[in-house]
Amino acid sequence: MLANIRPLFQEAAAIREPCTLATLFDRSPLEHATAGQIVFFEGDRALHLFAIREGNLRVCRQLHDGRRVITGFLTKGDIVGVSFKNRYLYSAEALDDVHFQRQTKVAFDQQLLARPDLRPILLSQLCDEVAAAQDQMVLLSCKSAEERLCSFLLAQLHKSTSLGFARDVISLPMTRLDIADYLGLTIETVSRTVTKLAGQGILSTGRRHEIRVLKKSALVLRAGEGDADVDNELNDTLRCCRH
Amino acid sequence: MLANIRPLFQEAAAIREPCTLATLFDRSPLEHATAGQIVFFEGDRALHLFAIREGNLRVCRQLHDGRRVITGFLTKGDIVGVSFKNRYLYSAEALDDVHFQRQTKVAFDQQLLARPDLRPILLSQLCDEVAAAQDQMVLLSCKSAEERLCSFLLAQLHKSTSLGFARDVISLPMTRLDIADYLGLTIETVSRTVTKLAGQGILSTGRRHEIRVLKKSALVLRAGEGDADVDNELNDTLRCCRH
DNA sequence: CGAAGGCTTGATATGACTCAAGGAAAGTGG
DNA sequence: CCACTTTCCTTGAGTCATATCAAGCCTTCG
Repeated sequence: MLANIRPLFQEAAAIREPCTLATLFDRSPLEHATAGQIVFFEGDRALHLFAIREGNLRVCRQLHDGRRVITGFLTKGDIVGVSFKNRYLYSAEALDDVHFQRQTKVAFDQQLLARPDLRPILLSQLCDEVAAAQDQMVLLSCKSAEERLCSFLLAQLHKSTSLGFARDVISLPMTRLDIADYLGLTIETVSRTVTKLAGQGILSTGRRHEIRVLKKSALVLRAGEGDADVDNELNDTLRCCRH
Repeated sequence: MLANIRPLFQEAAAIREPCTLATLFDRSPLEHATAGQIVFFEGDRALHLFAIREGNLRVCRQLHDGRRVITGFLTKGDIVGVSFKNRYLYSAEALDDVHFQRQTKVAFDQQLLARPDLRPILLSQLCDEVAAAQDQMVLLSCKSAEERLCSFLLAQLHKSTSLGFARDVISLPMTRLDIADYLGLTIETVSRTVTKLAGQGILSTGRRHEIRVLKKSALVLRAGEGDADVDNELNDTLRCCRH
């Protein structure tokens, strides 16, 4: 129905992001959410997928009695809502000013049919999600508060640098409570642990949403995994599987 | 190379499991592992996928210092090793006598190309895996020992009945230590909690690898989720997405 | 029958939680 | 620009759930 403008967009997409699922959202209008706004609720009918263009989201699940778990944080470039259930299993809430595009599942699927080159990317992204979830299970199952925090800060440091922050700056768009709910700790424990690491000269805590790393090696050591993982698990993605 | 016998197997497959990924393994020879044997190690080159035909496996990850996490249990019908990394991120170990078939990733992918009808099944299975991992994150993040155990027992009860056990019998092919490592508890806590629930007339503990449920409703209550989930989240899988 | 592995039970320790209060930022309205 | 309010964060004191340590029992199997 929009066939006449399609080629234009495809061309533009081909230039900007030749190999991302996000390209499939290029024709959708840009929407906006401010801090605290909820993009979709756990339990809502899952009709859309969302591509984040700017800003940060938290992905939450609630236990009936109010306990909350944050299962992940999302940024620019990420896609939310991929699922085969017909209701969302989690809520997505804006941490700050978020710009995103949406698309119906049906349209997404149709576009995907037209772009078989994107299929392995979807699969690989799902696999990454499984891998991340398993890492988090390890963290929650058997790491101490300090190990959890250090693991989190390292992951966040990695994200921050790849988003263009200075190499020793961790951007923390979320609050301490969000961090606590992500790490399975209380806000007090998070705060105390940060303070302790700062006291040991490993971190320096300037403004609220930023932490500077002074001794990355110490952080790695305390994360408790021989965190070389991150470097070793070369993302040979897409090498062997082409569906 | 085995082209001559293919039709035979395909026919058999069509009768037995017309719509499962496991069909793709039908031409592979049946292999066998006994309790404790390891099918593949975390860190090994990930060359194969495995379809379980009989028996049970545990899926483990180790922290460098020996702490162990079990991220899941697998049975008859399940497939292990789907991933886009070129090394396994976890080990798979036999809990009892296991019969399985293997297949190279490459062959699996090729067969999948020939069977586009199986693609959405793969996707849906990955989505289920993500969902299960998130449930586990909720469990590990904020449930008490009792809630964890009750959730686990209910899930296991569900599995057991769908495998043909009596409606009130939970089959537990794993040891208490496995359960502990799965739930992020110690073996002592698992044992104490089972004993307590038995003392309250909710369970009855006969032989080692079997628990009988006397009051399922009490179990649901103590699992701490209004566990209606299992029934509500209708698996409308495959309705809207057909890649 | 003896050994080994798996499970239970008890006593004690401890890491993280809870409760409580105060301080620092950020936003609001005059 | 400054008081005011609110939200977020930090710090301290005390408690509790679960871990740890230790011992004994029950099964299974050779």
